[in-house]
Amino acid sequence: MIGEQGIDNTRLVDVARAANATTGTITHYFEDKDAVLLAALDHVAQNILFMLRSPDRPDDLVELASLILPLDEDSLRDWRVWMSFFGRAVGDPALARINKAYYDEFRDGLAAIIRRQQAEGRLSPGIDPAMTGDAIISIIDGFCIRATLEREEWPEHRQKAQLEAMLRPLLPKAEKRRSKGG
Amino acid sequence: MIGEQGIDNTRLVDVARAANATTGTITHYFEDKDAVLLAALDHVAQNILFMLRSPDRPDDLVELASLILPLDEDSLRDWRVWMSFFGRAVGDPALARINKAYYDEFRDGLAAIIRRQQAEGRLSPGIDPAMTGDAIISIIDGFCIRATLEREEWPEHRQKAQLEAMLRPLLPKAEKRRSKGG
DNA sequence: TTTTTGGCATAATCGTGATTATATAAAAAA
DNA sequence: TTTTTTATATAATCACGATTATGCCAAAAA
Repeated sequence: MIGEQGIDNTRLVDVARAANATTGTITHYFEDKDAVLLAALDHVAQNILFMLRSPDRPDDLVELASLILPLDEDSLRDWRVWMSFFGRAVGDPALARINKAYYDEFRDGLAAIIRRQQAEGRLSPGIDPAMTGDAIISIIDGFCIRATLEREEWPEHRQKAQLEAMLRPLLPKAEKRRSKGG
Repeated sequence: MIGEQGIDNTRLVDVARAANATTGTITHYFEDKDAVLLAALDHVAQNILFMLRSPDRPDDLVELASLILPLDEDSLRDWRVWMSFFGRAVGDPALARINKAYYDEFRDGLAAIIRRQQAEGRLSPGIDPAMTGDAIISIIDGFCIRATLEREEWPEHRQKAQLEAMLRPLLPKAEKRRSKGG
């Protein structure tokens, strides 16, 4: 429901109804409304982390990133949850800390991937893994927020093209190097 | 106040007190609370647009962009206003449309600058002005949201370095070209 | 000078919706 | 089988804060 209508338009009753339950059930399982939002956020975050760590994720980082784009209703909902959370975190340091914790995980996950690809000679050793990880996150974030608020303007092919244009230049391939001397 | 505490933690009374006035004054001038938020947002947006159009803005786009970074309390507040607005716009198509209108202006402003610099032979003619404008916006946005929520982690030099790393690769200089033939 | 209007304050209203309390049934434990 | 705990529902409370109503004062207009 939060991903559907935003946290402000979502009542606990709405959550309850969507679960074929009543507010009694919700309050039984959740301390308060914030806890519900946190749970939703965690669900979204775990999705992303799972993807980052999945063994059969795409090798190409741009392709990997494109899996997070708000291309269908599901991922659109996910993004709306994040954005609702941003709105709250802005005025609540505790939530901001939680946000940071997730982002640290994202960054570390990406940095690990980058390091591996550098070791395998696929990505240029010239780029800094952590910084590039942060860059990828910022780019995805900024763009997806935009695409989420302007759904109609950003059909799949345009989203992917924009992502490609923004991300590819940050990910130079390793120089091809003849086996010895040169 | 919205930029200080977020829209959720801001009461009309808070706004009134901050203005040395009472809610009566506020409601006299504003239709409702949303109108207050809209006014705050417009203030922030006009700041940015003014900067984009100012004749003595920096030539270098990265430098220009860095003027928007949340480096001091003032611009931090500005970013918190945007983020509060995001949180609302997520569940309110009318607000989302307003957001889009501002973003279109930002993009067009940037595209105009890019086109001029291409004409002057300073930026590569190979990049698409509109697409690059959108890219710049997304990058600034995504990164500033992060920096806003993680204030402590992002001192000035780190913010600038990160922005440079993300933006510079998108803005290749025009090839140097000998005056004739070659 | 008397009206009228605009700016502002104080105070009342009023809906909303989170939270809390209570009741009941089902399941688990004793 | 009794007792306790857990899951769920219904209903009451309760605070909060946006909105609305009212009144006053000053300034502008008549």
